[in-house]
Parts: sequence; C-alpha cells; structure tokens
Amino acid sequence: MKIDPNSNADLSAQIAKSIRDAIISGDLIVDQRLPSEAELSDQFDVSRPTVREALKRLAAQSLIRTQRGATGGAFVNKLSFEEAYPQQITTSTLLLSMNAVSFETACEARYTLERSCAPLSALRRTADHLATMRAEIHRQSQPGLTDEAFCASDVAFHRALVDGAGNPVLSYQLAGAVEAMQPLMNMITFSARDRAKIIELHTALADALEANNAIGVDTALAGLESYTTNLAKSVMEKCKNKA
Amino acid sequence: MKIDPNSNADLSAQIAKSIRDAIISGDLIVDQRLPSEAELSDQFDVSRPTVREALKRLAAQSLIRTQRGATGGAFVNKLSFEEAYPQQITTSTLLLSMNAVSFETACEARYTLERSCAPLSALRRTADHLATMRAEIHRQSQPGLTDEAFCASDVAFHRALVDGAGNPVLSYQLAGAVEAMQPLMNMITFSARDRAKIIELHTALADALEANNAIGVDTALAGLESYTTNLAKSVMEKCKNKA
DNA sequence: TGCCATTTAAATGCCAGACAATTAAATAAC
DNA sequence: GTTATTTAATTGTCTGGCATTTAAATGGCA
Repeated sequence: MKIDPNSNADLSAQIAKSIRDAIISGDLIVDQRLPSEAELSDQFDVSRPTVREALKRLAAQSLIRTQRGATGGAFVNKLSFEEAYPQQITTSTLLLSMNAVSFETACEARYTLERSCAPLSALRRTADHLATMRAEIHRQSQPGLTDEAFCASDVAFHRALVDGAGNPVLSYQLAGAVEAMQPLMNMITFSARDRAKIIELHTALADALEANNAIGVDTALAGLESYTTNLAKSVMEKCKNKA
Repeated sequence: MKIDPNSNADLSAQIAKSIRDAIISGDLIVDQRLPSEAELSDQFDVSRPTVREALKRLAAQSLIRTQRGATGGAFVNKLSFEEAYPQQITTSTLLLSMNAVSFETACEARYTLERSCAPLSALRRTADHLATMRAEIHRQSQPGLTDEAFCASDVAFHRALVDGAGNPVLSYQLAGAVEAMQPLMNMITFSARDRAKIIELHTALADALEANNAIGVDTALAGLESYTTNLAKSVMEKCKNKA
C-alpha cells in the first residue's frame, strides 16, 4: 500500500479511505485484525500519529474497534443496527437543524415513511409490539407527565409501530425519521398541544393494529399528520402575530 | 471544559463527544471557528495529538472542516444532504453485508420505502425528472451495455423517481435503501436477468408518472418487486441444485 | 503433574517538542 | 497606489519516549 504525499487530502484521510475501501470491498472481513499501528506506519510510510488519526476516523464511523494489551489491536467491527441507530439519528437531526428544512417537509417525510410501514405492521405485529404501544398510551395519559417524557413516550410508541413490520432494515431507516423529528415536535409541544386528542388517535391506531386493519392504521396516521401540521400552522401564526 | 482521565473511554473520544454535543445542542453554530488545537489542548488539559485525534473523529462525521494557514482552524461544518448521502449509503451497504440480511428483507424494505414516495412523485414530478427517467430507460435498452452500467442506470432511474417527490428528507432516506441494494442486485443481474422485462416495467412506471397516475406508479413498482423477488428465488434454487 | 504467582512482551494510549507547509495580513519597496 | 516581501498564526507531520493494559510465557511450589 502506498499513499500520495502530494495529494490535497490529509495523509490520515487517505489512509482511512484506503482501509475503509478494503472493508467495504471485503478485502478485510469482520473481526479481522488490522496490522499494528507500527506496522501500518511502515506499510504506508508515515508516522504513527498519522496512522492513529486515520484509525480514529474509522473508529468514529464504527468501522473498527480497538483493544489494548498483548493480543490487542484494531479489528474490523461488525456494524450492527443498534450501533448504526444513534449515528443515523444524529445525522438526521443535524440535517434538519442546519438546512432550514420546513416543518411541513420534515413532517411529510416522517409520516410518508411511517405510513409505508403500516400494512406490514398490521400484518405482522406481535402481541409484544401491541403491549408496548398500549403501555405507552397509558403513560401518556398520566397527568403529571412532563413534556419531555411525553415526547419520549410518543417516540417509543411510534417505534413500536415501525418495529411491528418485522423488518430491521425498515426500522433502521425509520429511526432517523421518527427520532429526528422529536426536537421539532418539542417546539410545538410546549404550546397548547392537546394530549387527549393525540392519545385518542394513538388508541385508534393501536386498535386498528390489533384488528390487523391496515386501512385503519393508515387512517389514524393520516389523522395524526394533519393534526400535527395544523397545530404547527397555528403556532406559526401566533409567532407572527407576536412579532 | 474538563475531561475525566479515569473514564473507560479514550480521551480523544471524550473530547470529540464534548464538542459534538456542543454542536448538536447549538452551543457551537455553523461556520463558527473552534479554538485552535493549542488552545483546545490547554482547555482540555491534554496534548495536541490527542486533540487532533478528537478533531479527526469529528471530521470523519463531517461535523467540522479544517483550514490551514493564518486564519485557519476547525470550523463547524454545515452538514448538507449531498455530504450525508455517501455516508448513508456506505453505512446501509455495510449493514446489509455484515448482518446476514436476507435478500427478501432488503428488497421488501427498499420497495416499501420507494412505493411510499409514489403518490407524492406522481403529484409533483417535474418534466426534468421525467426526462431523466426516459433517458435512463433509453440507455438501458442499448444492446452493448455492461451489467454494471445497467445497474447504475437502474439506480439513477429510481433516484429520479424518488427525487420527483420533491422532498429532500425523503430523498436522503431513500438514497441508502436504493443504492445499498445495488450490490445485492448485482448478484442477480449476472444471471439471466431479463432486461426487456425490466425496461417494460420502467416504461409503464414512467408513463404512469407522466399521467400523474399514482396508482399506476404503485402497480408498476409492485410488479418490479415481485419480479425481482421471484428472480432471486429462482437464482437461489439454481445455487442449491448445483451444490 | 498441576496450579498459582510472577515476569515478560506486545500493543495501544498519551505526551513533549520540533519542524514543514500553508495562508492571510502586515509591511516595505517602488 | 500597487506590488513584492516579510511575518505570524495555524494545521500537518515526524521523532522519540513513557505509561497502561493484557495475554501469554515462565517459574516456583505442592
């Protein structure tokens, strides 16, 4: 392996890319041990700190993990859905907050994706998923619940719905959409959000899911979407009137 | 800012987390300059190489960018959809290849998500999107096309469909699903995939989209899904018979 | 032999200090 | 006033070293 020292990119970025490509192409397989930092610095003809910077880049993407000690080193990490969730959520959250995405656009994307899971979830949801949703509905109806806790419960409810589809790839993709919306929803929640109305729609949703009624689930989700967007509109109006 | 030297985590990981949290919470805003590496090593009471490792972690996530020179430094990066695409695709690809996700599961997720865009795309697609799709169909019917080029064109076709929904959040989420499937599709393509059949379905899809016919788009996508899954099944059968 | 304590070696984690390369601003020359 | 030069700040990289962790090798002892 050789690196072009005259490239524009940092040496550590080039080395990271080289190793990353090897992982993606399958040249390096899961749990395989990379050469030690000293060996890598020999192979790439750079110093050890530079190699370390490259490895940290890969670690930040969960592509490798490192162990200290005699048999330690850097190992190709088996990227799991659980590990990928938080990254997906962080990225989605930042994308929304940094790109002036309108609430409507974000909301539309979120419910479009979620509604696509409805038929599968109506077909496959287990008793477990249903129980989770009922439990969250019950929590949401507790009077002393803080706004933050209500939002968190809301997210848990919708994740159970998505997980009900029994497709981990779908769950992963939806995690970003559902969880990244939470900060945006918080802006609304602190106004006069009507919990009773939400709980009513959640209950209708759970009932339809229990009856394996795909159309009913879709209707309930559509109701939630329109309620949310209307609420957002009225909040925007109030903001304008104040200013 | 202070860091716990007795924590299990690496110092560079702790520092990266501290800065990352500041970005997510809004304490650090887009284009804001971070303190210089020397200043950071003072503030966190660690050496410069350790600070650099932390910064490289953040750079790997596109959270910061660095500039050399007199007025240089590390700046909070405005994470764009264009930048997030490749990361999303890489992660999705690795998740599929490392987690023994069945072709059926991946395929189901992909078409479920894509079909959810169909109504919006039928409503909003521009002439531009249609033109792209027609052009890709034309390319797909060229006789000399390699399998790789056919796959790439296929992906471009479907991305135009998704982009037609006019929702960047949706496009971003779908990028992973559509593009990560390409490697899996390649496995099938090299067998006796019937390009004429695919082109026929693509044409039906484009026609329906041109007529703003949401149901027609959905039907065509459903046809593609069933064709693909059936093809995969027969390929699997052949593999079994050989063994 | 078999078990436990100790030593050893390999690897990562971290640091200090230095120099190179780059870049914009300040300065000087014309 | 414009251009060339110098300067200072900052990141990029290297050398060399020490600390820490960990598993395996070694040795002592019953």
